[in-house]
Amino acid sequence: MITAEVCVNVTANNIQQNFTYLVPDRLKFLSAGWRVSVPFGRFKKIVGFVMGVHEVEDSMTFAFELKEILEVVDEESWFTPEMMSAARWISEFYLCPLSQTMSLFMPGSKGKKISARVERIYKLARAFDEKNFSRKPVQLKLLKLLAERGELRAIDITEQKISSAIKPLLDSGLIEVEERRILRDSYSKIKSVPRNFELTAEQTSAIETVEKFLTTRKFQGFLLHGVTGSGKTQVYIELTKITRRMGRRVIILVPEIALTSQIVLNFKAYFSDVAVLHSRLSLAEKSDAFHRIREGKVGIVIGARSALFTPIDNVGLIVMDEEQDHSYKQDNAPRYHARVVAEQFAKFHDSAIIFGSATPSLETFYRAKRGELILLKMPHRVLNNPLPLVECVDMRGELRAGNKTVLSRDLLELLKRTLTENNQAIILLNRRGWSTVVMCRSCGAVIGCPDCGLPMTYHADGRLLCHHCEVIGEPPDICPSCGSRHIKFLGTGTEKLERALKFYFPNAKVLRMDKDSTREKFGYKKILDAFAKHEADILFGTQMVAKGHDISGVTAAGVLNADAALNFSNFRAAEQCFELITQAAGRAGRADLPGKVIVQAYNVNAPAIIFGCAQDFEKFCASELPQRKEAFFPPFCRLVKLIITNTKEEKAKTSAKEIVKAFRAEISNNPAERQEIFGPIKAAIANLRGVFRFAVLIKSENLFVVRNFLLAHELHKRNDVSIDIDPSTTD
DNA sequence: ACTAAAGAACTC
DNA sequence: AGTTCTTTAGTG
Repeated sequence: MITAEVCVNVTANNIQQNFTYLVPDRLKFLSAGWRVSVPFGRFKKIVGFVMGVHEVEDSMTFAFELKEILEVVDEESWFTPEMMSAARWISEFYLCPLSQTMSLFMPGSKGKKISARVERIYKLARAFDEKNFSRKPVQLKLLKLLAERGELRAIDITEQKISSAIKPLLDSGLIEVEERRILRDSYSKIKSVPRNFELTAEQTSAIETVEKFLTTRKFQGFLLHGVTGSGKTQVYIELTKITRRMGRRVIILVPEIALTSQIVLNFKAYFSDVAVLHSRLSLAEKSDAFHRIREGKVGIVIGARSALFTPIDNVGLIVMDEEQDHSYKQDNAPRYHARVVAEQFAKFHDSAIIFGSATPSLETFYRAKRGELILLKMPHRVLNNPLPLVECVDMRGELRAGNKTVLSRDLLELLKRTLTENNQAIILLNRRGWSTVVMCRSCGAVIGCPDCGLPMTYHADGRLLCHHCEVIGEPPDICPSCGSRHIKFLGTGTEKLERALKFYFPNAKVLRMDKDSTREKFGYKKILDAFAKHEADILFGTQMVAKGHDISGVTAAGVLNADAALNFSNFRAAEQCFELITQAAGRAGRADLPGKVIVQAYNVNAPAIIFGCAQDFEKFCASELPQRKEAFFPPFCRLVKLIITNTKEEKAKTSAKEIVKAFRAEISNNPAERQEIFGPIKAAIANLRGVFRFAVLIKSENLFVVRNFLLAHELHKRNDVSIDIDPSTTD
């Protein structure tokens, strides 16, 4: 008889083993990689993944009763061996159930069968004699059309109003029909042509360095550190050409969905076999992209982090653009970091991986400094374009001078000048909504989200919104804790900035770009296209205005509240602040027009602000790295965050304390490496829908020691503990 | 002695 | 996750 090892698709940490099922005769073609439905416990049926099949003696007995596999989900094996070994690796590294990581490789992840849409294509089966159809003009018309075009889709025939001819011609065997799968691709309409340019010496040198390693077909990592406007995308394109010429495939990763359009546009000028993948595609589009990749019709996959999880094989190059971006970290289970996973994939495929950025993460930069990655530098812009002039305005000084508005006098002046010269400006304010805080003036209480407790944001449409869990509420008339009527709306979001801009520049056209104004699928692109066509003078909004686009008319940029991040107790605050300024500055003055940037801040002496305005990444690192070392934070340690949950606050806290105690006992046995454990503290989201949450943070020089501890105590099997390796926040 | 509730164990 | 089996707490 044949048995199968099945990974059941049930999301629970305590199920971390495969289950053995009997393969019925009618399914004896099954092999590893198939998706099947199986009976499980009391359920009628659930989806499972065949991890392996075995031929065993009929006399073989088991300690449990074998159940039979019920049916297959797809017509073919879903998971390639590469997908399965990658899923295994992620599951082992991040200590999460295999079913979760296998699910990463499925569009929709529910294991639901996706009906492939097909269309009927008609073709001539053999030559015909016109004479025979003198009395059948409709049939003749169809035959002539087929002779002319080679083949016709059913819709084309209907359009010509000659569909009545199909049946008789099919019956007489003169034409034949074929069912072809319709591939849906909302990016198929994007067409572009190569621009005329010459590669700079820096670009050429970067390309040559990588090419040397590409031809060895061995794993190698690179950090491409190029200032904004240095032409990193063209480097990716040239290296993609080389890789494709070698007959190998390429994966291009961008941090968020909004950035795919721009890079797809750039790539489509050179390549036609591009597939786009990200989570906002419809299920049908995703499954069609999978289909094209599986068939080998795709040489280049572009997309957000989910673009890693396709049936692609023979990969020669992986590019991760804006590698420092936090969107690469998945915040819910499986909590993988695409940077780590992509590098592992590159090792599996013996391929090169390039991390690109103008402001690399300190982790990656430090690795390059130590020689783990090859550093490629492009410190100059293409065409000798100068970097913009960045000036910092002390907002405390503005207050003292009596300016209580959002915009400093310098920025107002710059905007005025930009508009009279008929140029464009970009303003960045990293908070959406109207007021960022709703507070009671009498008792100081801040209105928090009923689900997670984080402060809620007031929006211009009159709603109170939690930006974390999207809970909608109404602003109270009286304070819920003291009953006072002194409710104040404080802090500035993009909506309030919109009013200020319209007040100061009533004749200018302004465009707001944030999560609220880009809700629809291509909303982001619409706004950017309109701005690129100079249908608006000022583009303002959250971080997304500062990313990945290249608009030639922009000569001015402003960053409001540049140091806001510094006020949070986040060890990456300085890095994020520096990044924000650099990204904004990168948008100004790209073509022949020099750019000017105004950075508004309160804490103007912070190194992140000073070096950010000087656009000096190396100096910023020289100032920040020693501080990280002193405080024992990455890149000098690895972090592991545990969140312990329980409906009873005391219980959550005690079990968290037990874990801390157990770990302390462990490290006293192993003093060779530096390990520290902190907490438990109340998590940033202290209570989520009635469940209390406590955070424990482990810092370690050796991740494997921590992993062994977690495994030995079976914390990965506990449903009340979530493990986050390399978390993006510490609480 | 009994029941309700909370906890642990199990699912091939 | 969802179900069942086991242990514990609560009660007159």
